[in-house]
Amino acid sequence: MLDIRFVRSHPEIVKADLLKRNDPGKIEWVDDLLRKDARSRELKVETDTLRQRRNAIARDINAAKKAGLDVRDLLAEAAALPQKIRACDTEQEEIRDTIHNYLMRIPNILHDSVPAGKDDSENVEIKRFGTPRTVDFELKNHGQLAVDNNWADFERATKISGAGFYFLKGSLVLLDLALQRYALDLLAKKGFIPVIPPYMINRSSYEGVTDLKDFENVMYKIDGDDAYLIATSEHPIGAMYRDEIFEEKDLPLRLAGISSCFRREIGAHGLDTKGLFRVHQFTKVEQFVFCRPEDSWTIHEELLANAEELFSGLGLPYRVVNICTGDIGTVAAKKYDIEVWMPRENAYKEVVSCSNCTSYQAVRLNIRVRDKKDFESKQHIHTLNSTAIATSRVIRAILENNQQSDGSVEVPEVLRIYMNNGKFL
RNA sequence: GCUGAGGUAGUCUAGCGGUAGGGCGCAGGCCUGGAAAGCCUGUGGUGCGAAAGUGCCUCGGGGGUUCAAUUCCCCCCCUCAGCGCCA
Repeated sequence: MLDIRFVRSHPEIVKADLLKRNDPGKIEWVDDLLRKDARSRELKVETDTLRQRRNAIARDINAAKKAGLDVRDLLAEAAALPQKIRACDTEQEEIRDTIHNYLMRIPNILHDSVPAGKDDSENVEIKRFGTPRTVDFELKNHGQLAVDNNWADFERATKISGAGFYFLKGSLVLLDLALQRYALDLLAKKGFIPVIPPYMINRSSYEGVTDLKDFENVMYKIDGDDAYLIATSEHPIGAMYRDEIFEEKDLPLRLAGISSCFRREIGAHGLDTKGLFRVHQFTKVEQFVFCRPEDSWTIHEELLANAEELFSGLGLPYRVVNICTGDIGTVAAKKYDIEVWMPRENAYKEVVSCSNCTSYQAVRLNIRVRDKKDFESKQHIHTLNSTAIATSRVIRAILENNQQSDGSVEVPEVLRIYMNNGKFL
């Protein structure tokens, strides 16, 4: 969420941003928020004055009693105060709830370079890498190929778990693990510390790191417990330093999260998304960075470059798009996607999402950095996250792009050291 | 799951109806040729104020009793130890 102090001092920036997002309905929220904020502070003065009086009387009563004086008048005055204070507190509580609700729903301030657009069709391509190869045979869809080679079993997974699940078997298990090691090893060279997080976190941690409407659409809740299955390691890692203050020397902190990811993925399914592309459970290596505010835009480009290095290393054709206002969501200030070439669909499909969340997550999570020169001064840090490799989607890309006419699949060279040097699956 | 012990500011610890004290760490200052030691100040959140200042909140969370609760009562959460169960 935005810092109330920022909204207070720069309402025009918040409103201009909402206009850019074509979300004028929320502009009225900003005005109401400012009114409620002013009333809240006014009310705090009233309440504090009452409390001050109550505290003074309590002290006076104590002193008078010790001196053996009559305290009846003081007791009478004191008796009336709690009720007045409670009335102020009740109003204050309502106002703060309203303020909090607005702040939780007003989106992050976008970077100037975010293009305006109504939906994902207006994302702006900024780069292409590689050339899709042409083949003189019919490509099998990746799910069929996996089944035919005994690399996956979708039917039995559906039988025991439902649609969107899979058994991975044989060579694809090795390929999945190889992709994980490939990503972790490359990121380790760039200074990232590998992290395996908890796969379940509680609601209040979740509220700090995600868009609230994702709760209904994406998250699995564990019945009877305050626990949600993580949709990505970004979430537990973001929440990891909740309510903490970093020293400047400890930033930037680069973490490579690795975890299973669980998503309800309510929506359309088709032949090419059926197998491993759109699933309820997959493994992902994620880049996550906590940094000083002044460093985040440089690091955003760094995360994109790391992700690109992974995909160019695999030899997969891809393009990079700058996500437009209509598709970016509430948390990121700027987001790049990498879309990899999927020959069967003759299209680039999303495999990486790389976001600078600036201070939006850090404000909710209350994560700050102490200024080295001014010990008293603390400001919210910035957080960034980017996919490194989501294995299931990359497996699909490899099964399509590296498929041979005999149904075998060439293993990208960079992965072979992790797969007993095998050249083909 | 059971039993017991705990939860006090960054951390450790005292207080157990009347302004939450001390140690360590960290930051700043004094001292010094420079440092160490020593001494002083500060250390969470928030409001008012141009500032100097000044007030309120904070003892795991929520209720209750009281003029006044860290302290007494009720409910809940979490941590640790032992036992039980378990891959």
